[in-house]
Amino acid sequence: MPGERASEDVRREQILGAAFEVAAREGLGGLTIRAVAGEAGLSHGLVLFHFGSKERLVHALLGWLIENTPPLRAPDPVGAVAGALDRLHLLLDREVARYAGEPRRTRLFYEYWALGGRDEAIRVRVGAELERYRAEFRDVALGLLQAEPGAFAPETAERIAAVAVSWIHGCAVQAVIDPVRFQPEESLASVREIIAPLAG
Amino acid sequence: MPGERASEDVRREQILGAAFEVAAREGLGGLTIRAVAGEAGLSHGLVLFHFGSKERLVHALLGWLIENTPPLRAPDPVGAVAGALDRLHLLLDREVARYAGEPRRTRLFYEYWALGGRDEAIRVRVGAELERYRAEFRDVALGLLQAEPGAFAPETAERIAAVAVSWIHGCAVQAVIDPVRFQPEESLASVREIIAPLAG
DNA sequence: CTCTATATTGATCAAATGGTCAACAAGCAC
DNA sequence: GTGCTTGTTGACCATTTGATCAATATAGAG
Repeated sequence: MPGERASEDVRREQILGAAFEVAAREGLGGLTIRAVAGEAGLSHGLVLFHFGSKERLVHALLGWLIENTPPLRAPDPVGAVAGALDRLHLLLDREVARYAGEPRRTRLFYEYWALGGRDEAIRVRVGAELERYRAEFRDVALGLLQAEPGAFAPETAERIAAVAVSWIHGCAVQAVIDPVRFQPEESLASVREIIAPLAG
Repeated sequence: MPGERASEDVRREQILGAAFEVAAREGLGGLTIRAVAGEAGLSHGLVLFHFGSKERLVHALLGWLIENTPPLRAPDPVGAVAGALDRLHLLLDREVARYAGEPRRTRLFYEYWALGGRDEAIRVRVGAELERYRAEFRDVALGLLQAEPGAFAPETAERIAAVAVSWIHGCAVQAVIDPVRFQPEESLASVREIIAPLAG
């Protein structure tokens, strides 16, 4: 009765993709072995064969989620955008739009964030990912500021990054649940005005 | 065999308190009728008698959580804190500390936030609560700025509030999961420096 | 071709869960 | 006391879920 075979890597990837689909649709609370198997068109026994237990599947899905998150892409310094300030604004704009534009991924990530309160491994993983994002943003901010030394004092990159990342997360939280009333564009405009005096 | 009786209000409050305890400890996924009943020292049949279904209990707990959230308290204008700027800083500081100091409540609220993705009623409720928080902050910010007309232009209250609330949420998210590496104080110091040029 | 390792299925199990309900007790009106 | 409303309990049911496992088919080594 067994169906078509596949290599371990392919099957794991297929199952993780199905798991993401289920978790994005039903939430982590609705993520069941059988639902994942059904989504992938496989038997539930096979899912357990490849992942051993539900706990390991949940952990693996977090890894998959993090790995499939596109890295921070700084605006091209030699592109049409001229000053460091504009590039920073563009970066903020893109990041908030990315979170708001992928509500399923964003929501799932914060579900893991909440799960981290009761699961040591997940807490470490999510905390590290948030830290990594901060560090990545700091590097980009530093690069932006160094590209135009006059705009900001370089030592403010760390601080600007910390504030910017917090602001991005906050915008994401509000935009995901209430995209109508909360308009990131307006908040970004405010950030523009607030940051503006810092330059020159 | 029935135990001691109690009025409906008392029992509901007792059950909701137990439900919060369970949800804070085990998460919304671990919130079961029996766990709540056990926490309250009652039979699980009684919980269903008072709330009808688990869904209604979950909704009622969200209401309880929101109602038991202390309102935003603006720093006393005639207190020791002098300028509008200092009062704004103090307010930011207190709010972030409040979220970070109550990780269980904060985490549970964001769990509902995630649940809002699949439950219309919860989404509306959480969205409204976020909106209410923004509005409350705007009023406070406006009051602060009007108390010292020279410091800021009054029309920036709305925008400052929007940015501040986003920043607060972002700080909360990071501080709850990683209180060691993420220090809100540093981020607040940055905010101070960034906002400073806006005054006078 | 034979044999072995492995991927796959589905039956099966035990535990947990939401929900229903009959029995029962406490308070109160009369 | 009698009766009635209402709070309370625990047995019971159907469903779901994570997990185990024997049976089986496929692929590859020899």
